[in-house]
Amino acid sequence: MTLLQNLESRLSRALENVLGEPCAANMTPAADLRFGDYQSNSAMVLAKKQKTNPRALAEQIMAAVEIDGLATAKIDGPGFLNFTILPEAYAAHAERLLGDPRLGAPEPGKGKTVVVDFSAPNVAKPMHVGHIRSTIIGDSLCRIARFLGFEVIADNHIGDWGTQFGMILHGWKTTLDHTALEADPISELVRVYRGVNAAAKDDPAVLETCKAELVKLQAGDPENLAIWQQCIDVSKAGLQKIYGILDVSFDHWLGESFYNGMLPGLVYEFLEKGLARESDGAVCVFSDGAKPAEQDPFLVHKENGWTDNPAIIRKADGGFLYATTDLATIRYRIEEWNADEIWYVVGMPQQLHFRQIFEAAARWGKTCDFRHIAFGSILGEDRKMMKTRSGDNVGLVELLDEARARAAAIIGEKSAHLSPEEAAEVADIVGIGAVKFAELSQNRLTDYVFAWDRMLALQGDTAPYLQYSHVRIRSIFRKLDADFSAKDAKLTLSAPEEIHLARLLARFGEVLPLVLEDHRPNLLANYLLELARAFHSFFEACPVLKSVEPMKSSRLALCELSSRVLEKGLGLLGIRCPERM
RNA sequence: GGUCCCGUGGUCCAAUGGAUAGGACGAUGGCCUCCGAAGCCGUAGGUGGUGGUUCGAUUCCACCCGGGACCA
Repeated sequence: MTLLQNLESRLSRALENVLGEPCAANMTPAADLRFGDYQSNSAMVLAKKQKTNPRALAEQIMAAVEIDGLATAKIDGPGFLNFTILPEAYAAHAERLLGDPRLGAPEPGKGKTVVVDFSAPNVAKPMHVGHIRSTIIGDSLCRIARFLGFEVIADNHIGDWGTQFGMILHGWKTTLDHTALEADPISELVRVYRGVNAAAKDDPAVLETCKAELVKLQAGDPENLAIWQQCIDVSKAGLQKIYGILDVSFDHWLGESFYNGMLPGLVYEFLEKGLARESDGAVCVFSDGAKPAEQDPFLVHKENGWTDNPAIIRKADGGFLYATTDLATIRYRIEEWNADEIWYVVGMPQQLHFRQIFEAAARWGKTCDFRHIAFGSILGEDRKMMKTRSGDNVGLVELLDEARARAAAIIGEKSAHLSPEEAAEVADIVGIGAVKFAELSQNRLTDYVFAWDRMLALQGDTAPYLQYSHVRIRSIFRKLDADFSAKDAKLTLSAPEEIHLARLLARFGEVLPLVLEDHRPNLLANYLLELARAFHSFFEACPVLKSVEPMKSSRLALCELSSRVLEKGLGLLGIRCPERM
């Protein structure tokens, strides 16, 4: 049980005694440490309901709350109930955490299965920096959800059946350089694709040829299918390489093509059940009388009232759309994987699309907790969205290479004690960690302009700062000449820096559930920065190795716990900790 | 035209309706004879505008001004 939960249940009991009926208490970490560690506004909320004096009610509640040995309490301001955890209670809590492999984290996801749909790049195109958000945020959410007890299925819904294959097929047959393909498959595919794309702009005949190739592919032409399969294979290999560098993995790679065969039946079912109907030859899901108050995504407000904004699931020419594939995907995930929740880590622009899909799925009877975990755009220097087609965007491979190069440079400068092999590995861990942390430490909804120095900063609020903190702690244990067992360590906290560190260590298990409430890894990232700052302050103010027993063991135990929480927290963000750096 | 997202010190970002709005970069002043200075301790500087709800608003509501996205 976390300290927060502990206090909350004690306050709830007190409220029940005072009011004579069960009542859930509000308890949060204090906004400002001057007032205590935790605070509750329950007295003010209840006083308003009962129209009584909040401070008088607060007095009654305080008289009834049993917190001996855990905290002290006082009433402040208009009626805040402020609680300050006793140093010995923090010490006892830290001792319990040292014996807990979960470090105090609850398991709210126990018994639930969640499918996380993230990354999902198009094949035969290079990933650029704009693709990094979904991949990194999605991976981190998978790790956190798994740790909090969810059965997590990470699914890479790659775009392997798009219209781009018309051009690729035509290019493959006319301008492919087989030697180049072997050397660097993705680049060659991109070169071919761009060539055809340019040619098609000038010559409508080329465009027609491409369309014909696409139709042949979709009809199952063996030659085109074989080429398509080769494209998929080399593209996947290229993607795997990037995922390997990023330390991101998936349980499945069920892309668009996997669902292709299910689409005609799905549209038929929608028509059959009256969920969709034909309009101008296309098959659409309409609002069908839903009231504006329900905020039906198939309705949109126009100047002259409400009008339909249907989701099209089959075009007039018989082609299918993203909406169709997404619905088939939902059915598969629910029926085959028993998904209780599906999280889509996809950018803001897709918001309307997902609202429509979720609504259509609900009408179809597919019950599941759908979440569109949207994120803001990465902008170019012109403050406009990076376009996949423009081609002059910074490539993801290039970004990661630069990250490692910059890390290597600073390691060469500051870490002469490392062997070349160690230095190379650390450059990897630090460089990639910096990139991931830059992404994870901010609110996912914020748009930002891509800048090298921002993504690759190694000082300040960065992963290297956290990694460095961890290394410093481990360094203490390397210098320790005696054995130390954290398991039966006894803690005594007296210095303010010790107490503050213990306070933050106790918060780890409180922060993690919050992260999943709004799917915001930045809460964890910011917590880790706070923890590391607390550790550095402690470290400056409180000598460890030079202190005497029993203080020495107590401080070593704090170090050990800090090290575990930092490593675990970074691990949940998908960031590794080097032993030395 | 409609819908959605975003406006926080010079810059970049935080802040479940809470109290004196945090942090980083940059600027500036200190700290390595003392567990590694990728660090620590100081200083200066901020919520686009007008109303409303509330004991209390960066947060919720309305309108306005700016930036962006999506659907037509």
